Amino acid sequence: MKRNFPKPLLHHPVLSAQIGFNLQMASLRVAAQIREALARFEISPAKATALSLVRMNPGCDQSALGRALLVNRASAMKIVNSLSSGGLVERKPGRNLRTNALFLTEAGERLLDALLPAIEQADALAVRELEPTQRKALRRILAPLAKLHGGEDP
Amino acid sequence: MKRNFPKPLLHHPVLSAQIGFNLQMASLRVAAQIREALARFEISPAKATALSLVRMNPGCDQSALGRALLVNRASAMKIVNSLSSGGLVERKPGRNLRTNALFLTEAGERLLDALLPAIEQADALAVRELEPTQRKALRRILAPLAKLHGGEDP
DNA sequence: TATTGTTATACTCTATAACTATA
DNA sequence: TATAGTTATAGAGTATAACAATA
Repeated sequence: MKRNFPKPLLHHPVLSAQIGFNLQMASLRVAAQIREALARFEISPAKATALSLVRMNPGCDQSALGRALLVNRASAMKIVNSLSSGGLVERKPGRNLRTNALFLTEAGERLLDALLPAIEQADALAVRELEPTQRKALRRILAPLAKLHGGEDP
Repeated sequence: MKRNFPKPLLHHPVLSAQIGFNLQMASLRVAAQIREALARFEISPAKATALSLVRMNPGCDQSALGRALLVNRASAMKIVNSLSSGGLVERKPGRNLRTNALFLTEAGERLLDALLPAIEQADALAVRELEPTQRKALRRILAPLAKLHGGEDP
């Protein structure tokens, strides 16, 4: 049986005043919970996000997916390769000869259907300490900071 | 001259409804800005955070630092090794024979003094789109989600 | 000229597991 | 028994740089 003695906590008054620090810490903790919830599906949060993006944007190309995920083309390539070799996403001929169009396979659709409730549950768990009004406020405030952009590679 | 054509943006109505997704995206973008601001000091956000934590908690041990940074002992070790070989942090004998106590060196103090304004500036830049009241609300709401914990390794 | 896909490569970060020493 | 430090190793994730093909 684990005794789990209380461990000393560190002070961080300077960093706590900064939004970036709090965002980072909150994000790390929520991401860890979501990662844990997704573990039994053997998929990472980023790849689950990619699946959802492909479903909502059927026929999108890899570069657009990369921009949405805030990674460059080479990294988007890796993600799509992984999902493709896992039989979850497929590349089809795109709107011109140098782009390809991404779609979920049947298996991808089924996996995403199974995934989304787990993500929602982990999400709700992560913010369970917040009042409903705070959750709404957080969503509203975070939206512009999380907005997709159309600029260069990261 | 770069033409910078508008790139297609992807829809993500499902994920946008989730706080975890928005936290992650917002955090990625803010982290990128802070990383950029710290580039000229040749230090990563995590190491800058570690410096600040050691200053605020002189004599703390590596494991406590690791818990504050949400990484395990081995990772904390690497961070301290890097800061130590850079002459920014030093290990001194701790409160007992199996712990060591961390302190900033003179160089560490000076670097952190130079770093903090850059971090603050990047932080302010990252949230410039928010109203002052929203910034305050965000800080307050994020605080419990970012709270340090005393549990197991990540 | 700019964009897309692709490949190869390297780097950073983190985790796991094992070991030692100490509490 | 549990904790702290250490080491070696492996894996994920991402960036850079180059190239070919296409727009």
